[in-house]
Amino acid sequence: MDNSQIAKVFYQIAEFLEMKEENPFKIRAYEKAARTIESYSKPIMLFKSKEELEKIPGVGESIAEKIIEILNNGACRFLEELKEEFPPEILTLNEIPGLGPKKSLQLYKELKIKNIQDLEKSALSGKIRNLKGFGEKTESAILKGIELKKQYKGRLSIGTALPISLEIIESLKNKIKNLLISEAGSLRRRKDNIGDIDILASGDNNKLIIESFIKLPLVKELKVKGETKVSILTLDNLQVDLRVVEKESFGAALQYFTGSKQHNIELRQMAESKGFKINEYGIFKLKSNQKIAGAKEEEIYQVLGLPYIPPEIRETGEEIKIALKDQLPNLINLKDLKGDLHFHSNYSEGVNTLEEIAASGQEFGYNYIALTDHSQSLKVANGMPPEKLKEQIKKIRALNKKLKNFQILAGAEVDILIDGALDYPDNLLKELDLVVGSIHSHFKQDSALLTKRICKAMQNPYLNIIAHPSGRLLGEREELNLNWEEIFKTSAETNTALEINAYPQRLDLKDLYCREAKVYGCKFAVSTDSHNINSINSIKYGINVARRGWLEKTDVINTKSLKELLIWLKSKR
DNA sequence: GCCGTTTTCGGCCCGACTGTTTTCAGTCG
Repeated sequence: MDNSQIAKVFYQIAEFLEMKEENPFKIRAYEKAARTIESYSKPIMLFKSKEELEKIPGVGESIAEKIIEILNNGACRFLEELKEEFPPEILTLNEIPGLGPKKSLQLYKELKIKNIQDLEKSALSGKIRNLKGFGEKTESAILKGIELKKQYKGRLSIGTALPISLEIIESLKNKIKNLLISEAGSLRRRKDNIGDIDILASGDNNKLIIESFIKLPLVKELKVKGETKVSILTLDNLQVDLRVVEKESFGAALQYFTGSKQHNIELRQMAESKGFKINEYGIFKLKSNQKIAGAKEEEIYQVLGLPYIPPEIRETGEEIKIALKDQLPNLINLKDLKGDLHFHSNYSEGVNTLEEIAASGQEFGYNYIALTDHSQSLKVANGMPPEKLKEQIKKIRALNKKLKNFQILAGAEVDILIDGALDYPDNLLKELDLVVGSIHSHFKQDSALLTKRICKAMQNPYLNIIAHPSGRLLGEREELNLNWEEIFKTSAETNTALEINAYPQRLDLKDLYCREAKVYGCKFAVSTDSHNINSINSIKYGINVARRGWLEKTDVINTKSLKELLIWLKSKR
């Protein structure tokens, strides 16, 4: 039972209570608890008692009891009772843009609509337009929403969203002089998956910005158009929202639209207690309504007496309390990295030669790249038998003699076999500079066996890094069912680093686990797992994860100089 | 339902846009 599953129970409770027109603050309390749990820095299932749970902000007696119940029984009675009052599928109606709890309930009461299929039927036969508060436009918006939902299940990965937003920002910059523009929302916070793309802009002529935006070639359809806000659908049916504000409000608006929701709520509450009011136009004195700042985002935090809080850690509001104590981490930056520790060549399933990889590493500004081709068992990826690995090591050593200020490290991505043994014998591993271990088979083992398997591998004195530890593939494969407490303990004890795999579909270890693992004293390696030198750039997605996981330069081993790194790698042997 | 350097009771962030209205509710972020 992970945090998002627990959070989902409370989101659903909130939605049902909204239909019942319960006290709105009670509804918000459930939503708040759900949001906090969803992005909590620790797996909730590790909490043992009600008292411990009540220390989570937004979780009081009642919700703590329900969490215990969920952890013990896998379900919550209160939610089950609500599901008996309404058909449970009715919540899926709320997923259609424009439909919220009120309208969904009305559709159920007046037209017996219980699910998306019923909804589509009624809309097609023109029954919906006659309901009070609905009309023709609402009806056709519903049909459009259903079509889009059929096409797009789930959210958008950051690997898809970021390039699109950069493209939009660049083309607007080229068209308009003196333009202030930035991505906002969860994209700016660099979440691994996002709902839609938010962009904020400001310039000398705001009308022109909106007109230029809706004329961009990637725009398929205009959804909403006001004086300060437009929403479009791209040719790929992704929603992009543009907000336009005056220059003197750009910072306040950027703060506001970056969120998270919870971060903003708590920031505003804090502002009020200090006699200020914040909105997207600036920060004001509560009494006189006099504007104090708003052009720069930093000013908002400054006025409140806070250090600047980086967007990547603006999540639960906890960061505000830590900022107040001046205990924010000094987050790692891309430029801190000295090399990449997971890279494939044409010896296994990569496409490039050693020389090409060395050249692109140097060009990128690295001091080293570790070559880590697959081991013998992984036949699908052209895993190397020992002889071939030995040949590769020789070739690497020879190549290094010709290189200046840059080295290729001889490594391997070795399969962790079903019993936790490694896929090469120790006397071969000994020849390598670095060994990455990973699981590519038997994912379905039970939790205890899988955990033991990885922990046993970490005991091997030659294994330095566990690659993509959770094995998840976003939108495709769930993460492995592991006892993370054990994994983190063993990783710290054995000096085995955990990889943050930067491949946008993996982003594994994920942000929450990074933060938790750091508490145990684990070290990390941020690597691309590149199969092609063109993806050397995707390291930035790994840095995003590390920053969201509150990691600092010293937590990550590939910020070390080559010399320091080699010492660290050998220290385990 | 949660929470407290004003409070154990009485508050709880704030504004834009749309569609269907005739002054505003619902939805969204």
